[in-house]
Amino acid sequence: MRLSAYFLPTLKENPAEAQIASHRLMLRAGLVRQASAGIYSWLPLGHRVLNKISDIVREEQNRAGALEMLMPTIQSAELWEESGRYDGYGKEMLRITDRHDRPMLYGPTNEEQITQIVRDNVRSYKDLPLNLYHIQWKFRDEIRPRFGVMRGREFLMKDAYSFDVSVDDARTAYRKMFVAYLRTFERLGLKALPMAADTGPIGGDMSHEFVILAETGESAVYCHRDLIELPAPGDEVSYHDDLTLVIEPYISGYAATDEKHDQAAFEADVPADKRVEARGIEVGHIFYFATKYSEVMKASVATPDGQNVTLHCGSYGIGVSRLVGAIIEASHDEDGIIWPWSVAPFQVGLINLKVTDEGCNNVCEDIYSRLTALGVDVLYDDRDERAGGKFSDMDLIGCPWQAVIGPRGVEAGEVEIKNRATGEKETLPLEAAMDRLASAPPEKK
RNA sequence: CGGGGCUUGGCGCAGUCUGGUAGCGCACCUGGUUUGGGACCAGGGGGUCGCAGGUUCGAAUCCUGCAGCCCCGACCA
Repeated sequence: MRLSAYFLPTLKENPAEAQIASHRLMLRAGLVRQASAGIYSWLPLGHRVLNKISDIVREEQNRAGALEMLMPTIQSAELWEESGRYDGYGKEMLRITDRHDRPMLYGPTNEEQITQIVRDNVRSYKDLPLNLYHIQWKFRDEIRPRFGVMRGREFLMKDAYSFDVSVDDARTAYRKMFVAYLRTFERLGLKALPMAADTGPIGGDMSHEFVILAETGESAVYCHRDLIELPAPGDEVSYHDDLTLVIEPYISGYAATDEKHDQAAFEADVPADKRVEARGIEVGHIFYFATKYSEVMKASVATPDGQNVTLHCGSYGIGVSRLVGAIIEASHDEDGIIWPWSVAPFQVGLINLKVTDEGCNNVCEDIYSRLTALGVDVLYDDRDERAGGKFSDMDLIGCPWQAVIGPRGVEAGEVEIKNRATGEKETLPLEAAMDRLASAPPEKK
């Protein structure tokens, strides 16, 4: 993409309303603009990131056997009256009325809707297991939206719903999502720690929050240091196998958010030098809720012996729009964002220092077209601006690699590349630079 | 929803106490000089001062009401 033809309104100064780093940087780097409290428009650059995250989430859901679909944002109140949540959900639910005075609502979640679909269309145990998901906008009328997209009222979320004939099968579905989540966050460049979460009245060990560590996290978290070092399951993991042992290492050590934290247990379970007390941002939540909705909404299937059994269900959320903020919280410096390679809106920022110089233009065009042909997303700053502004904007936007083309380098047949994360600069012959720019830069220690 | 604060050009702010017809920096446009980390000179465009009433000869400024937004708390992907 040529910057001269792009829409990228960056801000030199910090907007007064933005308090935390990700919010400030998302506004300054031209990712979003606020429409009203907790509601944002996604500008082209931010939209690219949102899509990149969605794509990774989608790929890992599909790999785990979940099926993508799409349910509406607007739901009928009738459905929620059936599950008994219409009155119970409270003011967080945005209630609206259509022209016929029928009560509707902007969905804060989709358990009722998916349960209805499954109830009406799945009759036999032979159709199970089933895990359906969608990536859709939700609305929760938070009392106090804050922190930009991290705590917005409107937010993009991946929510999956599993349906099985037994608790055992539901456990299997749960483990698949557990593994899929580890892999997803790993690919997003995040270290997400599964933490035992409140299971409510159902009990058991079938609820985990996935939390990433960040200084500005909303809640305090406590865990065993070794958990942070655990690598995510690799490509060799098969979702057809029993995943119990695969999951074991992740759930055996101490890990809790402040609401579930037990200081005595923490000190008893974890040696002093292994205790990590940090802050975290919840980016995913998986849980098994048994027959909570299938019971009241009468979702059942016939078993081999002709009986009817109520479905066992789980739901699995990932806060896609929140992740944009969370990733920035986990990866930025005083100059701007530092995108992980996998979600960077553009992986290479190509800076032409002198657009009036034919040599610079030729080298830039060459690099731009060749990298693009290799599938690398390049943002080419071909604006007739001063060098300082270009450097600052590029640091702010946070492309993992920067390639700087100026008359000096062109003369010498060299390109200066900069690793945004480490700040390390290298001057290389053109071909050597090309090789570097086509793959992820070495990470900061 | 309780407590606090804010609302003046695209962004950041001053002016409000003590009423006199709107200003600064950045950004934007034009011309020139510049050009490897947010240049300089000259000229220029852009604001019903959140909205609605009221007081007054006169209101950004005083009074009343309303709205929006931000921060702290309870609540949450």
